Amino acid sequence: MTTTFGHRFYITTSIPYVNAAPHIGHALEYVQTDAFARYHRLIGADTRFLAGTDENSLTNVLAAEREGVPVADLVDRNARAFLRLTEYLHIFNDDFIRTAAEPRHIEGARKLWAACDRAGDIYTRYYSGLYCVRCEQFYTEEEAPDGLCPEHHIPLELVEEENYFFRLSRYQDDLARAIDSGALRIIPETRRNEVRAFIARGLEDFSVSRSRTRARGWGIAVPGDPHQVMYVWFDALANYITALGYAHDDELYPRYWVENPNRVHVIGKGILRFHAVYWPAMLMSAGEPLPTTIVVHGYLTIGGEKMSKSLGNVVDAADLTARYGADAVRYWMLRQVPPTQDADYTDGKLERRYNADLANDLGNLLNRTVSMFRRYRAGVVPIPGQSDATDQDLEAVAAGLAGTIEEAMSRDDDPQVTLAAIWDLVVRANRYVEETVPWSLAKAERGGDATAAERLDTALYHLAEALRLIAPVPPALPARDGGAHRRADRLRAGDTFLARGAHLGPASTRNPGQRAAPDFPEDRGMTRDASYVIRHAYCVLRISPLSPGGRGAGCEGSA
RNA sequence: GCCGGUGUAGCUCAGUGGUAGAGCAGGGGACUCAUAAGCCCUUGGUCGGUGGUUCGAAUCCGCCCACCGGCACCA
Repeated sequence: MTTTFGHRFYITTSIPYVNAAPHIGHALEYVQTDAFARYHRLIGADTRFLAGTDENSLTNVLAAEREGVPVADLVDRNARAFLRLTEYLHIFNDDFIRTAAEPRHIEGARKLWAACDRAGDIYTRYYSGLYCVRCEQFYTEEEAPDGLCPEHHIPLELVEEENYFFRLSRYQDDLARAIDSGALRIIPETRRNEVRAFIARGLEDFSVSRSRTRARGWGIAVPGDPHQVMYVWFDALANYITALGYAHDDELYPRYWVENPNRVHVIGKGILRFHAVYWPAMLMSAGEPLPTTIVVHGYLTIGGEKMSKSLGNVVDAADLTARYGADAVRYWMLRQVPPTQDADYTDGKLERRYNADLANDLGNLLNRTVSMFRRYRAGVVPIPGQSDATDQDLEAVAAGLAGTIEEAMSRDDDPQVTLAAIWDLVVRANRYVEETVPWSLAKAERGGDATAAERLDTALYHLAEALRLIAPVPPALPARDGGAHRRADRLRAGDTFLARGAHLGPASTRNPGQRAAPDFPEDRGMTRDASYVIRHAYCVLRISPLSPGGRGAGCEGSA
């Protein structure tokens, strides 16, 4: 994927069903996608990040019936919960699309359908089968020999109707070519292999509509046939372009889809086929460009068990964030969860990570550094003297950071490697404090030792610089008001360590000897006083240890 | 059933032929700028089992066991 400065980057989360409140798995996808989007903003990309909700599914109708509320109400309530979650987690998505509520989507989905139809890829066929209304899917007699749904153990209905089918079979070779050529990248490789194997076995056309009756009147009408609604996946997948104004050729569509070499979907492993087979085929049919990259993450287990309602172990995402704060949740998900594999969540695992890394390593480094600045230099970053071997060693670690991060994020989207590299610097900086022994230098300085005074200047300067480099790491930024999203979103290339070339020393942009400018996020200048950055990061982090089972010390509403 | 993956210290994992590694947790120490944090030292493993190839295998091959994915409309 191209990552030259100034490139474009469009990234999406999948759009979840809204038949229930968001759980920790949804949070994971938000956080992973957000990290990837933030990285590309950091390096100067024209970035757009889309999230949303899949509202036309029959499961939503059934959930509403169980609750005895109108579908639109249930969908609306839960969609708001997902939207709120993006705020709780400090997800900087640029847009949020709702597939049942928005004309841009409904019209776009119908336009896509019409385009496939024009290409001759949509036709009618009589279809019958054993159908489970809960699963919203058909089962063969081998799969359900007793006539009961293997998933829900309820009687299957014999459904017979005429449906529209999509001519998927026609795109078998083109899909294989797209994947083999790398035009459509699927990460990780095991997922790509699964898709290739699936395609190689032969593709059959699939049904893309339901009778309006079977859909209980809910869904997007098929163009030219009021008796049928679109199969929910057909309309749901379209969200990735309808949100860009595909329906009316808005400016966003060419900018972020047609003329953008980075079109990235982040999805869970359970919906790989829809994204890697159906969706590209639909786009081919409609004559539109395919996504370029599909990143497939795993699922979270809870205490070693699959998360499920029947087990009663579903971890509510909003509740989790309320308990621990966005920083703790985000950090754990990015540091501890392998980006493309399953991982196990427990409160204890999150707390251990938080305490060891955020509170102890980073939090204490910030705290002790701020304290020394106040105590020895009245909060002002001093002008450094000549670097000795110890200083140069720290400089070297810092200098290698940008390259490591770029390699990890640009190629593989691997926040684990990124955070590990950043923590190498954190650990090194803590050791640097021990090696330079600033409190001894301060003592000697008070005794009139001018050499010690200069060494102390140099040491404090280096600590300030090291902390400035990692300042973009804290995921939360001051949330002083509702505009925090927008303001933080402007924290782009010019303000960040990657764009500046992360190194310490004379070439570094800083303004020693001066007091801080008061408005860090607003201040687009590059001469911000490092001591302010430290205070800023400290204020944002507010990291204090979590006691086992105790309450989190996140940054919500702080600053 | 078929195909693929995983099984390494209490926990999370790295390590694809040459006498077992990291982080966390546990134990000890020196220091004090700091959130009993940080720094230094350190206890832990017959590398799932078994049989082979090899001078030598966690690392290659066979078999077995356990768990996890994929095998058409399922976050």
